[in-house]
Amino acid sequence: MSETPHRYTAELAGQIEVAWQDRWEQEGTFHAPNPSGPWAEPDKVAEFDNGHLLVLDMFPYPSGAGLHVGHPLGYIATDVVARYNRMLGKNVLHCLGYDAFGLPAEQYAVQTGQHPRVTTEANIATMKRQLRRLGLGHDDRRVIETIDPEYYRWTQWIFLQIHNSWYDAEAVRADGGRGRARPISELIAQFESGQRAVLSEDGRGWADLTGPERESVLEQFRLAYASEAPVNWCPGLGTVLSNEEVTNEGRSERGNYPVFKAKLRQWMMRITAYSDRLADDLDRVDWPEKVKLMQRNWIGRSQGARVTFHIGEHPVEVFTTRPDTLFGATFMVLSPEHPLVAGTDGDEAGASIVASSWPEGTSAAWTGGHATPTEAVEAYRLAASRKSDVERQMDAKDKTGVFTGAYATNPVNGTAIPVFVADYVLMGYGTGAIMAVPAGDERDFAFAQQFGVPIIDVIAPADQPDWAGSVADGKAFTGNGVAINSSNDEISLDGLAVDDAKARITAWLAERGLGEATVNYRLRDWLFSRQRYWGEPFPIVFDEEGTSHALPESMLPVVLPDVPDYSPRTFDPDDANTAPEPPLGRLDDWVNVTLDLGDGPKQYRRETNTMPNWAGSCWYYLRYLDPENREALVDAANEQYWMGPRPMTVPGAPAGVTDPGGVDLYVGGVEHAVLHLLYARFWHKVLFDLGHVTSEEPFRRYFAQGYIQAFAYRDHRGQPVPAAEVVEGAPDSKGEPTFTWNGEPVTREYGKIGKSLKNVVSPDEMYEEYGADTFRVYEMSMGPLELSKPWETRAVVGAQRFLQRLWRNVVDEETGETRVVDAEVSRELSVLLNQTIAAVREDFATLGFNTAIARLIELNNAVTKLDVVPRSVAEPLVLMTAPIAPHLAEELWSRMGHPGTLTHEPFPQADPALLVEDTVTCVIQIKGKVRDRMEVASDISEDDLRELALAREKVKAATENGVRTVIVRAPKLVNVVPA
RNA sequence: GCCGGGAUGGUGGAACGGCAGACACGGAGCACUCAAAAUGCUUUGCCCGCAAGGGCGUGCGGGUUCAAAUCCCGCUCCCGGCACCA
Repeated sequence: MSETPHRYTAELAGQIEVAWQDRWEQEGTFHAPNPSGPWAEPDKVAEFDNGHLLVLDMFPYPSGAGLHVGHPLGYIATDVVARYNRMLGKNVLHCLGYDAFGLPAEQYAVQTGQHPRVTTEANIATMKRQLRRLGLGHDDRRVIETIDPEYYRWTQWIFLQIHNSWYDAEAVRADGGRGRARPISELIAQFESGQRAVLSEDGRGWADLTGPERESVLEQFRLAYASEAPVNWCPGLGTVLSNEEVTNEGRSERGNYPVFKAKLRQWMMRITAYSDRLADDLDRVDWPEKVKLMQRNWIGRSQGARVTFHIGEHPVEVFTTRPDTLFGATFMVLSPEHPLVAGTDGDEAGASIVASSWPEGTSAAWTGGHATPTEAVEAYRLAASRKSDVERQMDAKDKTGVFTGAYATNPVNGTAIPVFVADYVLMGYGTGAIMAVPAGDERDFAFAQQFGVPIIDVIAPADQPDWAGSVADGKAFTGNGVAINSSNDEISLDGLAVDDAKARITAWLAERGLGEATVNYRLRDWLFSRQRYWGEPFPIVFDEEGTSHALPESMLPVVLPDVPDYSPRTFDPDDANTAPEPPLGRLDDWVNVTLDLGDGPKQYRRETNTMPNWAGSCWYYLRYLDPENREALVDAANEQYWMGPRPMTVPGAPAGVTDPGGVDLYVGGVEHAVLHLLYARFWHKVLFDLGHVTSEEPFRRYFAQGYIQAFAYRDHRGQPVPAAEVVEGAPDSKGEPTFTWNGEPVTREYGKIGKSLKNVVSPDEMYEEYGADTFRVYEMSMGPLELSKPWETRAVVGAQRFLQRLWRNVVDEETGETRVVDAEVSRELSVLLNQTIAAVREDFATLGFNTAIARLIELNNAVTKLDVVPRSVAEPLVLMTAPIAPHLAEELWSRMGHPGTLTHEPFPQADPALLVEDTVTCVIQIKGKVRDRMEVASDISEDDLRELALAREKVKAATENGVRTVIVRAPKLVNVVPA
């Protein structure tokens, strides 16, 4: 029999942990009361005297592989924050649900025939078990799953809201800004009353349009609309991909199949209507600057002008950010996909500007060796379409292109400038056509040099009077300077600075109808259709004429039916001439329905595409607030309570910026910095505009956590070997560590935790070997939350030793008796305790868990050295440890005589009188180098300290030639500078 | 290429412009033990020295300052994001 039967071992930890988890569940310890709705408990809400807090993690996908030790990092961090804030007297809502639609389950279904729901639910069960064992203080009533029809009913409802609204850029918002979503019925009313004219081609008014014609007018306004858009069609997967799902190589991220551009009718989200607000409101949220910057870059707002050039009869619009350089435009470039050159191969031939023969004297370099411009452009377009994006990038330095044989007229000076087709101009940005100013743009400069096009300097550096010009320089001048060579009979920009020149020329162009100031965005509308099975069905049907109709709310949810085969029809990966056929399309009984949509029963066909994964994860945080509500996606009072704007300032924001509301703390990986966070912001703003929520932003504060990575090892063939079985050997001759597996030398690398690298460590192993509390302490002590850091199983023991010492300070290992007594505490220990309280509070508030744990360890180590353990130190120590190691803390708290949970015990407060020691060590520097130390009273005056320091032997010896100056920072430092 | 972030012992990491390396892992030694594990104690940046003590030290090179890991300038390397964005 062991001499220490009551030692805090992994086994004992496990018993304690499971017991407390059961008790928390039974008592509903972490249930957060709602002020309103189905769970209204206003009396309980009123009990919290220090406000409330909403803390969330990013929505997890329940992967089939279960969790590894990297996953819980953020969950533990938010749990610590949540538990800490409960002890501050706040009503804290912390919970977690499952983003359960998704491709892995569908692909598994394709392979095995297993219904994705079965796989997904099994995965959720595993993940729930693993998370429960971690002891997270989640409100377990609020676990939602996106695949639950009662959940996706509201996903579909939001889609209807978006579909049934339009963006009125002129409407005044509550905050005084302009532009908001409005119900489409208000637009229809405007058309009906004639307040807004219909822009029909034949001049007919709204009253004269047929139903389908009206719908096609409305589609141009709806925020969710069907569009015949160029999409990324991947025959190998049988589905259409969003731009983000296509690699730089022009292949599918999943499966690495070729991706082709095809035109398809797809549901789109008009996120571009919100470009300005999405960009501007970044000032109002407390997010990492780098994430704000990523979103700003993604939105890509740039101020500039649209200028109309003419190529013969054809007007061509170009977008430029530098209208001030218009006089330097010596050629024009159209993208290979531009409609004015796209016509050469068929249907739109009439629109082409490509000349039928080369003009007199065309340089051979411009023709690409072809007999006619038509041939040359056709060949170039074909070559460009075959180039992958990566090939285009590799060639980025060598500009390619061909002359179209056509000339455009520069509107400022009437000069005829040659028009080229070149793939460095992209159809997807601006207008797909540029005016090329080689003197002021590096790409245009490279092209001009290569093709021998004239280069005219129009901006000269203001601070270099003897500037020889861009050609002499060998590079374009892109800096700020002064306009030169820029005048015609009516206007001169010469001598103006860039900004003034821009304003002057833009005004001139506008007066003559040649152009106007405009803002361009990189952001494009969001492709929302997927040709997949495992997603939310659209609440949309098509009538016999093919016109789409939104279903009324009363028909929700549109339940996802079972299908015999889960895969979309796939094709020869290289066959571009194919079209998607989603799995739902095979269910004739489901697809063809008779419905009464207000004008009697009629035959309709259902939309067979499904929504993308983003749909369910765009709004889930709202459903957490009121998951049982059948009447609304969230009760208005609940939303306002948890997420509504508050009278507070936004950290780091410009003066006058107001809090937009939102989740108080949102933690998750930075890989979702752009898409998820942008899409969710967009949906939230639509819901705000339509009056469904009071918050203007979904996430008021976002924290980007780092990742836990791990070492992986490969044998001589490059095959990964199980990392857990690798043995570290003696360092080699260079001092680098060596590693072996089964006696064979292996090489080490550092990377993601995953099956493929055979370096997975699961939390289950940690519970088994150390217990959940130790695992929690280790993860939180590894380093700052925002940093990525390597997992090291052998270091976990440090966290275990800390908890064992804490246990031993409270519980006798041999008898199991409590060791804590009511004893006097030395002033020294009191000071340490109070300093620790102050430091831990500050660290918890700033998510500095690693330093908080270091402080707790120091205090605990000090207690370890005592013969008796005073209650007045042990209790606050246990309470402070509780957010990080909650089970151990609860157990010790109860053994110290407290029957209830410590969840809502007040967090210890520091006594300001006990924050300073009686004496401190003063450092004495001579010329900035530490040469001596002395103990002094902590309230010593500067003069006394100076005198004491100057009297020291070492100081006297160093200042034989006199003292130049003495810097005193009482009580900790004196710096003596000898003459 | 552009934008952003970083570089501190053998390792993860601490450090309002004021004692560099808190805390932890690992290493070394000691105690307890028949032994091992566990635990406790001591020690652990590098160099010289028996020691007292001294010198060097926060990626590299400069600067500001009484004082720089921290602020400024110029590099190197690493990580993240974007990428021919007009």
